[in-house]
Amino acid sequence: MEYTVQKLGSLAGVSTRTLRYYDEIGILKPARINSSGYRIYGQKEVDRLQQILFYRELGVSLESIKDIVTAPSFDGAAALREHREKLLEKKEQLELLIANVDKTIALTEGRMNMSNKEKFEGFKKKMIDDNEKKYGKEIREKYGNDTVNKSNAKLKNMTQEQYNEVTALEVQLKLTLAEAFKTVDPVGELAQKAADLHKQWLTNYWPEYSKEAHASLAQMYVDDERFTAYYDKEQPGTAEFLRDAIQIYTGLKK
Amino acid sequence: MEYTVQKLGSLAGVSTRTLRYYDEIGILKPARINSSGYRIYGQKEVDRLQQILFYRELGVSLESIKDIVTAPSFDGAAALREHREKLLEKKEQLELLIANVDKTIALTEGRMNMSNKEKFEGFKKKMIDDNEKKYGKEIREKYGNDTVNKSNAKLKNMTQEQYNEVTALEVQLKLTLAEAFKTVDPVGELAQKAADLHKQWLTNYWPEYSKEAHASLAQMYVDDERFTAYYDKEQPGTAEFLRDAIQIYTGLKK
DNA sequence: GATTGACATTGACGTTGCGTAAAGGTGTAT
DNA sequence: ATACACCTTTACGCAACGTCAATGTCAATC
Repeated sequence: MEYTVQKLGSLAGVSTRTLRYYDEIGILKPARINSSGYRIYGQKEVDRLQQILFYRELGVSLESIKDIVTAPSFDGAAALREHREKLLEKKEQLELLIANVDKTIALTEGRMNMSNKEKFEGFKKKMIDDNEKKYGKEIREKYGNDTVNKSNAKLKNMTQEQYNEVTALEVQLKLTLAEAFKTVDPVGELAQKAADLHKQWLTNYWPEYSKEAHASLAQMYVDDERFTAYYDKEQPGTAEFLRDAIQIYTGLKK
Repeated sequence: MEYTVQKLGSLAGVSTRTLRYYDEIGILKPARINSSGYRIYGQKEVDRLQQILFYRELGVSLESIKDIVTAPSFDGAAALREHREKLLEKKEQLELLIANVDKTIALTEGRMNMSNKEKFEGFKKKMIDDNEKKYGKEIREKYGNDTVNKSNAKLKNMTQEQYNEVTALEVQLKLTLAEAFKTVDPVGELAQKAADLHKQWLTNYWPEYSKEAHASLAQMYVDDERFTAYYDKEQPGTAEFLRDAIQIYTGLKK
C-alpha cells in the first residue's frame, strides 16, 4: 500500500503540512518521490509515523524524537525517563505558580468587594489603626511621634493603585525570600534581592529611608515574636535569615 | 532619578533587549527620549516595570499584562482567576502526560525488546487509558470506583502471554470488522461476530462486563475523534458501523 | 584632541511546530 | 476542454526574547 501526503495524513490524523515539515527536519522522509515530485510513503513510513506520534503525544520534542527514531538501537526508555524528570519539574513549577496566584487572588480579594473608594478608605484607616495599636507604641518610642504620624499620613494618601503595588511587592518579597532561604546564603544574589524588595516595600510606609532604621527593623523581626511568627510561618528561621540579609544589604552588620 | 536601559535593566533584573521589546510592544514606554535617541526612564516607569514583572512571574502573558497595566481600572483579580483556570488545565494535562510516560516506561521495562509494532500497541493502550482519564469520571459514576480500579490493576498485571492473546484478538477483530463492513449490514452474522470479538477483547481490560458499558464505549468510538480515526483508518464509517453492530449485539439500540 | 572602552541605537535572524495563504503544476473525471 | 481536487515550493506568522552586526555617543585617559 502506498500513500500520498493527504492519505497518510488522514490515516494518522495529522496535516499535510506536518508531514512536509517532518520531511524537512528529516524525521520522516517519504519512501520515494514520484516523477511529478509527489511524496510517496510506504508501510515502513506509516509505522515510523506511528512511533513519532506516540512520542509526540507524550510531549517529547521532535528534536528528541529524531534521536529516538533515527538511531536504531536508541534506549527509548532512558529517553523517556529523562523526559519524565523534565515533566515533573514543570509540574512543580506549575504548582508553585498556582499557589502564588492563589495567594495573590486571596490578597486582592480582601479588598475585592470593597470596590468603592469609601470602603477602601475605611480599610486603610483600619489598617493604620490596627498597626497603631499593635506596634505604635514601640515604633513611636524608637522613631519618634513625628515619623509615625508622617507615615500614617502617607498611608492615608495612598491611592488604590499604589496600594495594589504594595501588595504586589509584598507577594514578590515573600516569594523571593522563600527562594533565597533555600540557598542558605544571606550574602547571595537572591537574599540581597529580597532585602532590596523589603526596602522598596518599606519606603511605601516610611517617609524617609535610612540604613540604620532598616537594619533596626530587621533586628526587631527577630526580637519580636509577633514579627518572627509572621515571617517564620512557612519556614522557621526565615525572619533571622531576612535580618542577616538586610544587615549585609545595609552594610551595618554588627 | 532617571535611568538608561542598562541601569533600569540591572535594577530590575532584566536584559536591555527585554526593555526594548517592552517598548516595542507598548507595555513600557520610556518617559522620554534624549537628544541622542537614548531611552530615559523615570520612577513611574520603574514602578510599572515592577508590576509587569510581578505578573510575568505568575506566568501571565505579556498580552494580558498589557491589558492589566494599560487599562487604569482593570480588574486584575479577575484576570488572575482566569489565568488560574488555565494553569489548572495545564497541570491536568501535565499529570496525564506523566501518567502515560510512567506507564510506557513500565511497559518497556517489563519487556525490554519492544518492537515498533509493540510500541504501537502501547499507543493503543494509551488511547484506552486516555479514555479512562477523559471519561473516567462518568464511568466511575456509572459503575463505581471499584470496577475501574480493578480494571486498571488488571491491565498492569497482564502477562506477556495474555498480552499476545489480546493482540491476536485485535487482529481478528480488525479483519472480521473489515469483512463485515463490506456487507453494510450491522445485523448480519459477520457484524455480530465482530461485536462478539470486541466484547472478548474488552474483557481483557474490564474486570466486569456489562451490556450498558459496552454500548456506551461503542458510542464513544463515534463521539471521540481519536477512536473514530483509529477505526476509520482503513475504511471511513467503520467506527459508526461497529457501534451499530454493538448496539444490536447488546440489545440496547436506542 | 585623539583614542579607547563602555554603553546606546536600530535592524534582523533564530528559536518550536506547525497554520495559513500564495502561486503554480498534476491527475482524473466529465 | 474544462473543472476540480490534490500536489509542489516559498514564505510569513505566533511568543518572548537571545544574539550578533553595524554604527553612533559619552566619559575618561593619553
